Amino acid sequence: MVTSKEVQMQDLIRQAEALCQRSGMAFTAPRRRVLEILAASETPMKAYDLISKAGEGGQATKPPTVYRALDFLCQLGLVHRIEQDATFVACNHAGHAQPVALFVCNSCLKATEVAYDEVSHILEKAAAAKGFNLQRLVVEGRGQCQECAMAA
Amino acid sequence: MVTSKEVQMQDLIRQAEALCQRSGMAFTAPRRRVLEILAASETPMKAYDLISKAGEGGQATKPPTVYRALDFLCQLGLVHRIEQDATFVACNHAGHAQPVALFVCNSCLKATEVAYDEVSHILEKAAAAKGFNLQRLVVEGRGQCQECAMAA
DNA sequence: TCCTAGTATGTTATTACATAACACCCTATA
DNA sequence: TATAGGGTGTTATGTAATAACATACTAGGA
Repeated sequence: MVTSKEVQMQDLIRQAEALCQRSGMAFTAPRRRVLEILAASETPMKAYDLISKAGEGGQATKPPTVYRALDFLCQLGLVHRIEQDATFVACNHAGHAQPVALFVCNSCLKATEVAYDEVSHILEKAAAAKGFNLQRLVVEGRGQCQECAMAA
Repeated sequence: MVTSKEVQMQDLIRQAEALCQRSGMAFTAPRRRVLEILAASETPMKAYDLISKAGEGGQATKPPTVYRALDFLCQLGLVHRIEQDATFVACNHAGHAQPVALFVCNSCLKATEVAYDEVSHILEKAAAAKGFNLQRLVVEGRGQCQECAMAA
């Protein structure tokens, strides 16, 4: 059986290859490995879980290798870092350049991604009203997802 | 000369005392000390800078002491944690319970606080549209503040 | 008065998160 | 064929946060 997770992963990998080729960067083994692990995970992962997972299949994998891959993937928008708890999650809408909000369920820990054009405009205006020129925005939430609400 | 920073600090301390009394909690020495240091700082501070600063006036101050004080002050809304870079800043509008966005200048590192009722409603709706019940929200930005824009 | 529950701090040790610095390897191109 | 740029491997270290346990103060009940 081919799960939807697996399909999503194939998509992400292809997206990544395409993005790299377009921008002249290499989609190397460690970058692929990190993206695969994240894409296969149900929930956002901590860096050190990623590191040990990446090291399972033979060769040892050390922190800098994984952090470098994460930086790279974040810049491409294929992975998001959740600042609240220093975790990393593969992006659902791979390749979007737009900002997204990430809502993490307190029960199952899964992340829900939501685009927020409208919100960013408002915040830009609010910032501008105080003379602040907004360049980067982080929007994150915690709460309860639909599945967990049903289950409760 | 009495600076506005000092006035702000006096205000904050009084707010803190009042809040604690109302809720039956103690505004103890380490809590006061941490709040004073943060209120006196121009910019958000890292926890370990706080720790060494707190330890300057005689007695050694260890991480748990400061982290406990920070947790306490954050819960009261007197201090905010900036998730992006793990720093802490005294709250401008002491005692507000409402959510605020924190915009940090990339040049001078000062934080600007902005209330955002409107935004939180929108995000709650956006979350609700995906069945997500939003309980806590983090909104943070980076960019350039007014002063630094003028100077450039 | 003495006990005990609740709140808070002090201290040691450890766990978790992240990066600096340097050696080495590819590969495109001048 | 030299060399510059991009990338990885490795060691070591820096930085952020908490677990676990001992101790102290205070308020209220027996």
